[in-house]
Amino acid sequence: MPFSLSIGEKSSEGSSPRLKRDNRRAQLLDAAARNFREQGYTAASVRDIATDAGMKAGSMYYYFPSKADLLIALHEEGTRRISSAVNKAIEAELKPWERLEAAMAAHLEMLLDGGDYAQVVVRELALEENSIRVRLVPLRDSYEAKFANLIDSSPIREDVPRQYLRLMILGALNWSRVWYRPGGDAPTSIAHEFLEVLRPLANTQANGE
Amino acid sequence: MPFSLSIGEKSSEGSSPRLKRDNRRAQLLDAAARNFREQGYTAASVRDIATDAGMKAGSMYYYFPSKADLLIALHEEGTRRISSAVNKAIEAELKPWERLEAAMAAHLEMLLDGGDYAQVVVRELALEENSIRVRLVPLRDSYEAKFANLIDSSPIREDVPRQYLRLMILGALNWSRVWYRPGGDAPTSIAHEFLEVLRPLANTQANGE
DNA sequence: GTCTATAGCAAGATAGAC
DNA sequence: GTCTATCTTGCTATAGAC
Repeated sequence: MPFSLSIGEKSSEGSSPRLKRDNRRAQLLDAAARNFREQGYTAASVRDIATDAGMKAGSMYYYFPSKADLLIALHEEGTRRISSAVNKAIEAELKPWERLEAAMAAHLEMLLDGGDYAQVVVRELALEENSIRVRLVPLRDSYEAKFANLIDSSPIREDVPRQYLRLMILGALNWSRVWYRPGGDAPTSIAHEFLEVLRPLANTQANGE
Repeated sequence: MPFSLSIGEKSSEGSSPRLKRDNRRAQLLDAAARNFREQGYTAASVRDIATDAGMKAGSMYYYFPSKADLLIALHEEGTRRISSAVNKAIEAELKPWERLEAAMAAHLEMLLDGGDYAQVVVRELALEENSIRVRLVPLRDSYEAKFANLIDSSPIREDVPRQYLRLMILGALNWSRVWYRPGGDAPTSIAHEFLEVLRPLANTQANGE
């Protein structure tokens, strides 16, 4: 694709102004992610965020018009990261049952060990103020819909209600960040055990093994 | 137990000063529960809470020494309510599999339709400041441990990892408040469908039916 | 681009009258 | 017990110098 402008390029100190600006922006997003994860959106302050990014509070407004825009940009980036991690993970697998496990593992890995972005994305949306929430919900919905498709196309017994199986799996995965402690079972191993629990739901005609 | 002082007595308007004090306290807790649920602990203000309880902000401090104490008292009451609802629900059932469904239904009903207290209790603990969290976590842990026992004593196939089944069920239940919308499936029906998903996990030797 | 300085406001909490 | 009044602090955001 000629003439396309990539913004994901590897960073090289002090190159074009375009890249430098993007770097500062990214530093701010990183700092915001860390602060929002630790304290929640409301309790985190733009002062602390700016300081963590190596600038004063006032300078932040050169890159983002408000604290809310910081959160929204962060959600976009976080959703993109989780989504592409899951996509990459299922590319490598062919059998449906194994694709599901790979997706669950990737989702968990992002959630539990994939840095602050993913954790902020998964944190409950109900908390945010309405004007912010309406811009966040579609981002997550589109991701979860894709994940749901994966579950729906797995070889599951006919008598299992698909809709609620979806809700159980996504609920179990997303809730894991409440009880997960680093140093315990690794995300991939958690995903494996979850799938072990669900193994008896497999359609014995074609269980993907 | 003679000479014991019960504080759980039924309230009668304008009776002893002791009961009146408890009523005002309860009104404050109710208001706090509503505000914390709608806006989260940090974003909710003691002014709004006091106003909802029919008093000025300053007066609140006659009943609670700080906003944090309001949250802690609220968690205690909320945990007590969920716990006793689940206890009552399983008393009526004898077979393990049906006891589990009854417990799940009661838990969900409290969570989704049982008022503000339960929702505040389930809202993520990770958000709160550390000094508050250490006082909240034991409350929830003791409840979830009891719930877990119920799962553990259900007739489940031997090859299903108990620990992760517990985590899946509690995760699915607790996450439900993220996607639940009043007017959709009722909590009891959701619990029933969840159990339908898990039905193939039943030990066919004695599945509790 | 980043700074200093500050406007403008809302928060939690306290003091003392009644 | 509840009020009014206020202290103190912290916040988001803006203005303008450099």
